[in-house]
Amino acid sequence: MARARSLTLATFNVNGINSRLPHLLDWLAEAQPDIVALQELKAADAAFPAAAIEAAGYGALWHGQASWNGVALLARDAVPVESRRGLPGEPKDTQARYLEAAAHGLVVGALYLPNGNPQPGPKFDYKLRWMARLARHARSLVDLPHPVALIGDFNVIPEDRDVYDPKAWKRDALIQPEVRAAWEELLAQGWTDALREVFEDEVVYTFWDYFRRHAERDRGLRLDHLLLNPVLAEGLQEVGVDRWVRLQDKASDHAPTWARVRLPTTRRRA
DNA sequence: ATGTCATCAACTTGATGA
Repeated sequence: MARARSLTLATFNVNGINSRLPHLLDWLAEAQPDIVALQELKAADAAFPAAAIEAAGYGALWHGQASWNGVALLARDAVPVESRRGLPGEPKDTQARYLEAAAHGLVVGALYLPNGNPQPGPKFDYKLRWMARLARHARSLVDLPHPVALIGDFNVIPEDRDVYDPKAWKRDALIQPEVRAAWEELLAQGWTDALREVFEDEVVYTFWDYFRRHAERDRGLRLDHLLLNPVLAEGLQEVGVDRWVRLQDKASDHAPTWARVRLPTTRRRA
């Protein structure tokens, strides 16, 4: 009988991988997550600090882009096996926002969903199209017989309790009814929102903007999400937000957000 | 309207995205 394995899945929007490298390395050493999705690398492929990350004990895949966007997947003591780079459905889309790989017995889609501001406008239209593409692809993953997670910066405030002041964000792309409806449709496929599942009615934030000392005052938003397919959600044990990372000097505006899961034991053949 | 921070292009500051 194989022993059940537990592992930690995390997502962290670093807001510039090179300007944030010391913070990232400190956090990796402290938290020791098994699988990490990074967003907003803001670096071309050649500028990704692969050597430093490898020295920290992590194999990495990255999909970089100069100046904007950029996503990566790290696996502790393993090299993730890439299964997809970019979402299907819009061949001319060159923005680096989706990377998918297998590692430690899971398939993980790492995503950086478009912000969509200002709305209305072409950026908001792109966000909605991207969400439709994500839902279509997610549909092909949710019912697989092995564990699958979609994790990253979704740039979606799911409910009013996920923002310190819903009125202040009323006109923002992150909170629009179309965006929330797309989020709900995605969840209705069978995905579990890990943080909400464990925190239940409790308020929890993963992002605090740089204005008005919002981080110190805990005036935040919940934007970084971990969606688990049913096979994986069954093993959900614990979740957390490493807010201490956000409170450091020169921090990213997001904090690392994680879920601890127990992997199902491999089914034996009859 | 404002607030802050990172990046880039083109020069020490401004435009852009978030």
